Amino acid sequence: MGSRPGRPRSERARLAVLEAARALVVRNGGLTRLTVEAVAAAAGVSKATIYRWWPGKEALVVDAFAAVIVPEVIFPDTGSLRDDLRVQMQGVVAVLTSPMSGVIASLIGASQDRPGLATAISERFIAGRRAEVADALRRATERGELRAGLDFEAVIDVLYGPLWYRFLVTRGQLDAAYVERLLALLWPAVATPPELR
Amino acid sequence: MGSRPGRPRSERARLAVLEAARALVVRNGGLTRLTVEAVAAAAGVSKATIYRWWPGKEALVVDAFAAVIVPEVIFPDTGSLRDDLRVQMQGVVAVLTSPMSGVIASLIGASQDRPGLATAISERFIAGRRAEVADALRRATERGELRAGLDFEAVIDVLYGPLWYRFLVTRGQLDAAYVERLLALLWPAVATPPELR
Amino acid sequence: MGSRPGRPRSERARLAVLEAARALVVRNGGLTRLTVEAVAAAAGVSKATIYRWWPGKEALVVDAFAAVIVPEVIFPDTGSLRDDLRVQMQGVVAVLTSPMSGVIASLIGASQDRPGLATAISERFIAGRRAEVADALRRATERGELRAGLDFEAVIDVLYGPLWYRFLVTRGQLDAAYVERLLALLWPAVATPPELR
Amino acid sequence: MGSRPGRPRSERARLAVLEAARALVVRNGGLTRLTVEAVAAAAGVSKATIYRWWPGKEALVVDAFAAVIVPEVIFPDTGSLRDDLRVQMQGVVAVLTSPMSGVIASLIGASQDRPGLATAISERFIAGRRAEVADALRRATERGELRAGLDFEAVIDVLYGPLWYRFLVTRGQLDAAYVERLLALLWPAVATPPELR
DNA sequence: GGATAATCGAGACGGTACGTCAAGTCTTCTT
DNA sequence: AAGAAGACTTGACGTACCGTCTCGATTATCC
Repeated sequence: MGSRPGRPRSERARLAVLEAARALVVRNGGLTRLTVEAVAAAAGVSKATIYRWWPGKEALVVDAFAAVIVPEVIFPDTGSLRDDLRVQMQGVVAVLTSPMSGVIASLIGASQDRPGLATAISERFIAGRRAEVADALRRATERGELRAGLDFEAVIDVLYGPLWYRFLVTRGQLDAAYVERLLALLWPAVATPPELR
Repeated sequence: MGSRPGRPRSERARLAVLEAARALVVRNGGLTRLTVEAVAAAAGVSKATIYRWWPGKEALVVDAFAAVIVPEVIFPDTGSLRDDLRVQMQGVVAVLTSPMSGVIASLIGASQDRPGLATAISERFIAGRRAEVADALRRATERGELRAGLDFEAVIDVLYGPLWYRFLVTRGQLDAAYVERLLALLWPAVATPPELR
Repeated sequence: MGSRPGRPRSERARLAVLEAARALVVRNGGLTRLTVEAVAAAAGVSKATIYRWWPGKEALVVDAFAAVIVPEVIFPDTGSLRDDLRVQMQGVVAVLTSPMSGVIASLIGASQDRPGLATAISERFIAGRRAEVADALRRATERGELRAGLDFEAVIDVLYGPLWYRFLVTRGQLDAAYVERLLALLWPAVATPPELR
Repeated sequence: MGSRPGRPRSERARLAVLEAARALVVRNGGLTRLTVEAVAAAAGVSKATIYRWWPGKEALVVDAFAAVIVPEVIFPDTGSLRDDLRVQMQGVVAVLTSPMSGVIASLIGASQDRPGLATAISERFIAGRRAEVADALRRATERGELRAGLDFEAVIDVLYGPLWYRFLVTRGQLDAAYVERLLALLWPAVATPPELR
């Protein structure tokens, strides 16, 4: 019951491919030097099997990292939004400076050419995190920590945009101190002014 | 004097290559589908000639666009920083939503695994604009429009980061209204507080 | 009795496969472009079923045509060997210029590096006909129509070899007139000389 | 002068490819198991180079053998047509039973599917030899060795057809004795009758 | 003004990877 | 058992660009 006719997809093969893709893309530090052929060889799987399930190496790598990166950054809820944001942003910084940084940059890079890839990345890596932050902003507003009537979209962009901008465009230093500088600069724009406290 | 022996470089060829590269990269909407072979053919030039003068198609495209994009966004100086920023940021938005957007995204993308390309882009497209903004911030501080002691680096990141973040990562709407929302949100964080006026 | 345990072989499947193979091989005009996959699909049968009963597409096609070609050429027995040969050779010519010609050529072609296929073709399409001709030669010798002591093997080769040679090698015209020319040329070599009549 | 622009074709590569193709096709005993990839590897040449100059492995092999097979069988001219034919036909038999026999069969086989290949084989391997035989028949007719008014086309077919028929279709024994049997059988049909001598 | 030198066009070359295709095998559920 | 469905390994296909190279033909400066 419940099972379709025909030989079922090999779970062994699926996992071996994802694992091989992950290992190889990190070792090569980017998508460009990653070849489907190498992934197939490393996974002990035929190229045709990879192409049956993934349209190309980009989609494959998105899949391979989805399960790994996402859980890495969790949003805390300590009661202080500023503390929570600091932790969360430092988590993002940690990912963007980890060995995976090359892969992430490379994926974002490749997505500039490939609408489908851009959508996949947005949905699987970005949207979830943004929703979490929006929730936290909502809670903090209810607590009175933030001004009422803030433009949450803009707030999130203003917090995380600079991190990605440094990462992708200016290639400047990304570290805890930078997060601190951003929060220090931005806090007056979002926090409830002291005189209203 | 100053000229070496041998046949001099053909200016005709140089310009034809740059023009062909520009046209083709726009037509293809990205670097991936641009081939050096096609550029050579379109320019009526041999592939070897291209490789003699540029290390690869990325450097070629950077060259091809340097002369075009840079002058497009000029920083005004009206006496009101907020107005000047609005104009300037809208200029950036205009470029990022123009037909060249694909090329820009593609170049940033390609730079993610080519350090040399990243440097070139930074120097030729980004650094100059950031310096202009820093100057404007300095002038505005002197005029008393901005608080004293601001972290200019962070301020610039917070202004422009969100634009690039939307452009490259979230692929959200980029328009004049968005610039307005950003400025509205950020202004309290940078402007001299009314009570000190 | 006589029946083994388990589900019996599906006659429906067997016939559907043979019919599909025949139709497809004619449509494609040769073995090369015929795929087992297409036969399976056209027959509404799984590929594994085909491979269970036939070792490959060549054997399958031999089977598919055995029942069709063989009965097409029947050797008459009118009392005049020359007339009988004329009819029979024209029958061969008809087959070799029919829509099936591509298949026949293709099978002979494929047999050139598949000993098993060569044997199968020889046994199922060639040997029977040669035996019939040998019988006719024997009868004609008894009747005194042919010289005594002829090398039957060589006679048959000399009659039919040219037809296949034209068909496979020189690709010359094959028609009734050619049969006539051959018989006219060869008759003095095999017929009883007039002075002995 | 006389040379076209551009890097000239590498004679080294051309010869290496032909030689590698020849060696490999003999080692594999047929076209089916010959791969362009293997030829490229053995010749120290890139696959693209092969595909630039030959449309496929069949054409390549025709080229590779053209220079080798053709000169192997030369038509003598001793004054006795029957002797000359015996030598020539035994030469053909020698080729068809040499290590190259697999290749020849394989080429003829492959040509059954590929009109272009058939034409190439006809022109490069067959037509020349047939012309030589026709010349010899003409000379013998002038000498009075052959009857006047013979159908040369048919004579040639009747002489050589059986050899190819045995080789390709019935796979019977091919040797000097067989040539003798054919000539013995056919001679009365073509030679000037003794009473006219 | 003849040697020297760099550049240009054309285009062949070795290489790497692509994405596709068919062959033939294997695994599962169904008949 | 046998069959339908369909996933799988294998191996080669023919193509596309890459970046390099070898030519002959130009076009300059230098001696």
